[in-house]
Amino acid sequence: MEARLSAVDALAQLSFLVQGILERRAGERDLSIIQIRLLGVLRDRTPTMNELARLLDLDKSSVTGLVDRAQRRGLVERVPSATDRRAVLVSLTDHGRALAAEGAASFAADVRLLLERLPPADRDALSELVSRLLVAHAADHGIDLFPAIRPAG
Amino acid sequence: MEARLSAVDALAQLSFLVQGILERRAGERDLSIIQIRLLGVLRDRTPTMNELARLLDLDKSSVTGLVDRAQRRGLVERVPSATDRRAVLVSLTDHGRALAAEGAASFAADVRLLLERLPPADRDALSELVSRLLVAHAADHGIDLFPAIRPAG
DNA sequence: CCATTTAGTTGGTGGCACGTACTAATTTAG
DNA sequence: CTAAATTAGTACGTGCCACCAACTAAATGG
Repeated sequence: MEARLSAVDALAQLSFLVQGILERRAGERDLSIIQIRLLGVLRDRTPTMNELARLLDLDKSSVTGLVDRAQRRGLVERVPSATDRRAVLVSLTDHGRALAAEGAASFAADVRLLLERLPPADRDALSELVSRLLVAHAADHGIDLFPAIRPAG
Repeated sequence: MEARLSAVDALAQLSFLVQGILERRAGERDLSIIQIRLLGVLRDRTPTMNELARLLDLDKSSVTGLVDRAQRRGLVERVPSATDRRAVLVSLTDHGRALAAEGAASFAADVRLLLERLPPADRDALSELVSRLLVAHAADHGIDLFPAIRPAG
């Protein structure tokens, strides 16, 4: 009855569960996980293709295709860089931004529903612990979790 | 400095982080996430193609291809069912079992490394909370998290 | 027995990711 | 100030993965 998963198993299972929720909600809008990640990253940035590849941890040739498909659907735009004639900036369109917001909202609702299985105090403790873990990890890897709050300087 | 993510953002970020670790470690053995999931599911089951589709939440035609590729690499076997001449049972080969174990071990090592960013007490609290969340969620959905411990009867 | 349902495969389509090879622009060296 | 090296991005070919629709064969049940 009171079976307990190992920490490793628990995190693995949880990640599949959360990804499943994300996938379902994204799928309702005909978006894949990677498209959602793309829109998410672009919410507070207008990176070059190259920076996008780093942010998404993809090969730059993968990003070409990804942005192609998103652009074909009117979710993002390619804008020539003003300072480097080789470079291309990628930015969200209004439609892309709207879709990203919708998806985020319904995903958030699902996750809140999931979290309601825990008493409020536990819920809060969990998110606090995960937050601390992520912040520590990000710091160690020189990643800025909050580009909108504290833009890279 | 002490920025705090929302519970929803925290879980989303964490799931991407954990999936990334899994993907990297699986990739070292030329396995994809779905192949790893396949091997994981087969560790304590020998389901039919159909049951496999339910377990992995895939279309049965997707499972055909998935098992094809795994079989071509000698990771799984197709065994005709003794009781239903239409049905096919899928089981791990020794090679598949070994690969799954290796992958699980190096993934576990990575996750433990990640968790070491938290003090031991927090680490334990986190895994306890996540465990409770998963158990509650599984119970609500009639999913058995522990088929090896308590086989479906 | 014949109609229906079920298990699994096949074939077609599209998304996604990679490596390689390429063009064009920029930077660096001499 | 050019020639070489680097960088940004794309094009193309390959393979994996997922779906749907159509199909065969076996089981089920009137």
